[in-house]
Amino acid sequence: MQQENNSLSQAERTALSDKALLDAAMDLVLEHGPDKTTLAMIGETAGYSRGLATYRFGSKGGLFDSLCKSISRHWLEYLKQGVGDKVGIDAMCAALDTIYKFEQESPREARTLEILYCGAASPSSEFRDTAIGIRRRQKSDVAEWVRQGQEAGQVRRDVDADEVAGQYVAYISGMTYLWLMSPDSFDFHGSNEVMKKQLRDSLAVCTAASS
Amino acid sequence: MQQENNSLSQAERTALSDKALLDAAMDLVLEHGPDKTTLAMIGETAGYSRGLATYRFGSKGGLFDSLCKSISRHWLEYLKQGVGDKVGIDAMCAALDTIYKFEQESPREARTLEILYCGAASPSSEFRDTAIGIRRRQKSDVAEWVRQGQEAGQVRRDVDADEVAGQYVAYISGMTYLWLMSPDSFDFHGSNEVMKKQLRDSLAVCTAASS
DNA sequence: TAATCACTTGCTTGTTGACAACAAGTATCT
DNA sequence: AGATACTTGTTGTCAACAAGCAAGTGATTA
Repeated sequence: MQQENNSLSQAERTALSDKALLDAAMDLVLEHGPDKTTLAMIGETAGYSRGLATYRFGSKGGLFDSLCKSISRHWLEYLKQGVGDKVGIDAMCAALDTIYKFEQESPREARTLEILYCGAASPSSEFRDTAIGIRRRQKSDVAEWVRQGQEAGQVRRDVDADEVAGQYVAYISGMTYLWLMSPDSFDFHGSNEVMKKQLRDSLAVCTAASS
Repeated sequence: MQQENNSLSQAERTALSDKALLDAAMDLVLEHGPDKTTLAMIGETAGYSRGLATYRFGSKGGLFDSLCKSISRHWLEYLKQGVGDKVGIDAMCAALDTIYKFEQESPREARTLEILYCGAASPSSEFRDTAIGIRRRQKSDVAEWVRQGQEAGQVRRDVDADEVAGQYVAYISGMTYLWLMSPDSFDFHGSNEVMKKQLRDSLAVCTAASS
């Protein structure tokens, strides 16, 4: 419990090196991709030895799983704050705005997360289940928004909440994928605006089809 | 030009071994993922030596690029046949049906292609450009369908063809991704039916909003 | 037509350097 | 002194390359 000036507690040391390792891993993944990023590179870029990354995370897959979870935590926190207590169409639109904002404010995290999720498609991926779980949760959250929107009288009763959630999550997955593949030529913001308009058109109770 | 019974011309030999290699690669990718598939495994599974895959395709990335292009060719041919000379909403719906059919009839190819495309998200991917190009072409094809549908009086004039194409391609990308991640829990067919309904609702000229 | 010879091409085996993973050690905290 | 953060030594695997072998090819000659 008694610490000198520049000496840290064990817990602080691990927290520090953990953060440094994950941060270095993120940069390296962004530059070279997960395949061509080596554990030695990660350790040394973080200012430690070539062996620390393996020691701390057990394996390359373990490290990327931790990185994935770490960014996901941050992202889910950010999303929760962005959506607030909105429900129905408002929540779905707010989520789209929040995704865009997150990728503007934290492009490194957003991009890395996308890259890792794509890598999770491989049968060998150690964090396949992590990725699946997050998508599943995303979908059930959206379905819940729709149901609450229906109860609040904002969303049409005749739409199936799960169907809508499925379409919505598919759109988000595809949109982020396309953005990841060609960030320059894909109009993220415009695409989201179109989507928001479409959500209102197809889900809102009052279909007074004007304009 | 003169060949004996069981001896093959050089061209035939390469064609044969090429096919065997790509086929073996497909099986191995499906089972272990691209990362844990080794070039030696591919060569030996195909019935040749451990070195052939490297010799023929230059590198691991080169092999997967070839595999990607090979399946893509097949898929695009299949798609063209499925869509025929339809345009507008009909073409878009037919394309959705064709995707579903392709994945029912050729699950190995479909799955492998998806896995490879996801891997292309990595900055180190050697066939990143291949994947980007195909998506881009997909999008411009769809935009063309929409424009032709507008000229034919089937699609509303006030929708932007490029915007619609963007949404459509995003949906397809996301849907195939979700299907790849959890083939069992994702209702591919149902999702497509919903999408087709939505396409008609939002694009058809006569919005007589009945039923 | 048939035999031979120079050359090309398909394929295999030998080797090297890089890397993940593990084991055994050192330094720092408690 | 014991535990914990971290480093260094080592091994087996793999991609990539290089050198070699064997089978195919086409031209020349008789």
